[in-house]
Amino acid sequence: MNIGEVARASGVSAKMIRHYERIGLIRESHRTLAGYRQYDERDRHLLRFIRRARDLGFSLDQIRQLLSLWDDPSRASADVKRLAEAHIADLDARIAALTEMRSTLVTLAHACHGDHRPDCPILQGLADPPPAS
Amino acid sequence: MNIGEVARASGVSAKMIRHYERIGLIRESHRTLAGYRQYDERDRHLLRFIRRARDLGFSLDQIRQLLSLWDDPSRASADVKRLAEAHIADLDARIAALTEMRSTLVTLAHACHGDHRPDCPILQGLADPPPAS
DNA sequence: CATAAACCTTGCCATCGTGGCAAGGTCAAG
DNA sequence: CTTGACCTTGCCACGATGGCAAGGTTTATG
Repeated sequence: MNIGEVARASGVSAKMIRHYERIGLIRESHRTLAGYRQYDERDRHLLRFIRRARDLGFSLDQIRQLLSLWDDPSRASADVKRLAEAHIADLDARIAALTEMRSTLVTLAHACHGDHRPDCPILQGLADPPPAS
Repeated sequence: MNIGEVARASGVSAKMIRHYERIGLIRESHRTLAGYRQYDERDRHLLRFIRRARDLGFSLDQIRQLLSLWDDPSRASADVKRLAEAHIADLDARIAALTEMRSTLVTLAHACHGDHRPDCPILQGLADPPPAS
């Protein structure tokens, strides 16, 4: 399998596959005489694993850890669960931050009549210190 | 006011103030003979505005628009409201994406007994195609 | 006055994950 | 043999921010 084919099959772009190789996330692949990278089913599987983990918001560094756990037949599932739960906590924090932004912004937008008049509580809210944080 | 002072007073780092100046988000400040940037109350006010908008998750490009609306005495509040609501929709999309990630991950983590045994539904869920998306 | 500390200047590099472009080599089909 | 699709490497870009280095300035203190 050339890089383009495995890219299409795994959902990871060729560009990113080369990148993952260079940062040591995946091993260097075999090369044809012409220097073309060659991949097999296991590579495709691995790349799909990475793709799914990315889709779940894991960073490449976290994925590096996941992969080492994946490779380790003696690892306890608790190790993986710990990683997953740390990531859930991270997602929670990000969701909470965005939700708070949203809430503040909704309050400001609600106060704005949104017509042709120039005075606007949104800009005022940004300009003046917020009442209570 | 030197850059450090206005940085402390506005919550925007000196580094970022210089950056904002270079990308044209704020005007170039006056300089002392020695080349030190000088700021006044209006600058402090402007930088605080920017800081608050950043805290609400506006991008620098959106802030650029907000600032031009802020400067424009003839703008309608509807223009600002439109910008704010677009940003709210953006926040909603990001929150939804993170929430979906979280939910998938929670399901996987829930299925994982998290003990010393090596088999782990989390890794399996990452390796195998998800049942239904 | 000399010196040290705290401040300022510019400029380059790093992050994180990804995309784009360019210049060139390769391979398969027509 | 040419064309087009593919591959290679390498460099630059984003967005927003931080860090470091090398040098100039100002202020405070001995």
